[in-house]
Amino acid sequence: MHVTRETLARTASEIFGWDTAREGQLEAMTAVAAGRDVLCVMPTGHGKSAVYQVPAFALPGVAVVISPLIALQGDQADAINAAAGATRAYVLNSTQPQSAVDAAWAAAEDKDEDRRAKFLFLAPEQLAREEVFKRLKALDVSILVIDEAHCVSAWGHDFRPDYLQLGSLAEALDRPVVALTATAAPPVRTEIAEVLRLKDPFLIAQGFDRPNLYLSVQMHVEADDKRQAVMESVLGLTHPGLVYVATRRETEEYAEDLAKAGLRAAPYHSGRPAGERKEVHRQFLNDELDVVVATTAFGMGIDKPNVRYVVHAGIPDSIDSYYQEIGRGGRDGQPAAAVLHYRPEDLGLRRFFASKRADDQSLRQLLAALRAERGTVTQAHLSQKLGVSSRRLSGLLNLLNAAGAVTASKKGYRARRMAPDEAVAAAVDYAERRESIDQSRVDMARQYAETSGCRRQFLLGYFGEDLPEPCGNCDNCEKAAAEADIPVEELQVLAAAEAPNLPFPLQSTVTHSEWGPGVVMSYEEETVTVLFEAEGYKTLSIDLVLEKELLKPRNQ
DNA sequence: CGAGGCGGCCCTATGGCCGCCTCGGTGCCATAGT
Repeated sequence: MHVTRETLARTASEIFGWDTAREGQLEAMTAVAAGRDVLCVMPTGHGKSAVYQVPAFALPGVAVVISPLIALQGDQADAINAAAGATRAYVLNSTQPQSAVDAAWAAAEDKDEDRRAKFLFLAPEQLAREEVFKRLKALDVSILVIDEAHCVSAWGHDFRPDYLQLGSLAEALDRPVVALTATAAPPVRTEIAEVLRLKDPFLIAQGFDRPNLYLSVQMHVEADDKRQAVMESVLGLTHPGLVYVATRRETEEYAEDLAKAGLRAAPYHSGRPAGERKEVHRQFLNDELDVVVATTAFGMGIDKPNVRYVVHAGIPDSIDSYYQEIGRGGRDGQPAAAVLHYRPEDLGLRRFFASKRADDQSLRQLLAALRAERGTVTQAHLSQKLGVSSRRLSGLLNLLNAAGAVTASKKGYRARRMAPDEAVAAAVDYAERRESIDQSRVDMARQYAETSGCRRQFLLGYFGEDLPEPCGNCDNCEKAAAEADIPVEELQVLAAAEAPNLPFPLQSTVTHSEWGPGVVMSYEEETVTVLFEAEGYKTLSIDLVLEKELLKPRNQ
């Protein structure tokens, strides 16, 4: 069936009341409707969901939407049903009573096109269940949508391994795949496309710059001084706002201190009971709170326009996370502040989380146990037999899988013919590569905190966008203007006059004799940062690179 | 990697300090027990 741009525009207006599609949005929708795989990187509030929802309404069949959080699935389905004025979207998850599950399937399998479900929301863990997949495969599926697709790279490798199964499941389902995310640097985009096995995807990436966010960093030596400075920044800003901290304990401590100082403050982390989390969420959206102090658990699916600040009491694990978190400020386009309180010691926790150490011995043990079994075994069985927690076990299994030493199927795992030494070495190697990439991401966050250049240029450069002149809306631009004794507006003129001669263009591919191919990400005063495929981010001295000819342009 | 809790130590007793140990983030799902 052929769906024209006009049909899409009409569907957008009839069902959602959208009269004008943003630049690029209609192109992406047209690609989806034409059955092409699509990767869409767009900030929240930019009409990202329209990219799949409008074509899904226009196409026959059910759109299967993979969404990471059960709470989010419910909200998304409710929003569609409200817009359509009828129940066309259903969710499928473990918290539902059997009757609701039956109703969702009945709607999806309904023969009457007008009553049939248009959307089915589920988590990757559901899709990976054999009976669920079989039943979906028998349906008339229009498109497979992977929402919040950065979870593939952020969570797939250890935390929620079923994210890594999506590629083979998508292939087995054999329908067009639409992957959507708000934040993904170029290497993350590549990884998403690879893991999901997208075929020649149509890429749309736009709307990265958020000029109304004022960016600043405050450096601290003592823990107590930092704590006091965080309190002062929050108390000095216009509410409502968000404070991100590293641990659950800190959410409670800061929330209590802020409440004592007279603010309506609440802590938020995944250890709080579901009902309380929901209530904090609701109060924040309704302006009944001045500030929420949260771990990374808070944020996905929150679209509140008037958040006036996002203060970080500690450095995040990557620029990807940082940009996503500060991106929750100033969605209404009005000024908002992004303040990072940085203490080098805080990197310790991030490095700890990034460490993936896989010890030789447990890998060997697991492999031996697998080989002792005839045929396929489930993870639960292995976990019991070896006395290893399932969390740790799935990490090890993933490593062996990546090393090609085991095959994973919906029924479980089985060992492949491969010398154990070779298998373990390959798994350890894989773990080390992942770790060095994750550690290098932490290092890029550190560089952001420590840069003396324009912070926005640094951030946008990380996402592959070139901001030719300093932004004039960050602490470093203000400092530079003050030192040169000129108004901030004149910085750009100054920068243009002093533009350095860059030896390799931004985003160009280069080769290093030891580290192999990489992409030029950014320049600082005397250094260049390159993202190497196998090693992650590396920062080199420009002088040394030129003198020793460390980097060679590729394809020449 | 770093913070914080805990026990032991000093020996007049108290509280302060040392060293050791543990813990730290994100969420599906299944299963057991009320």
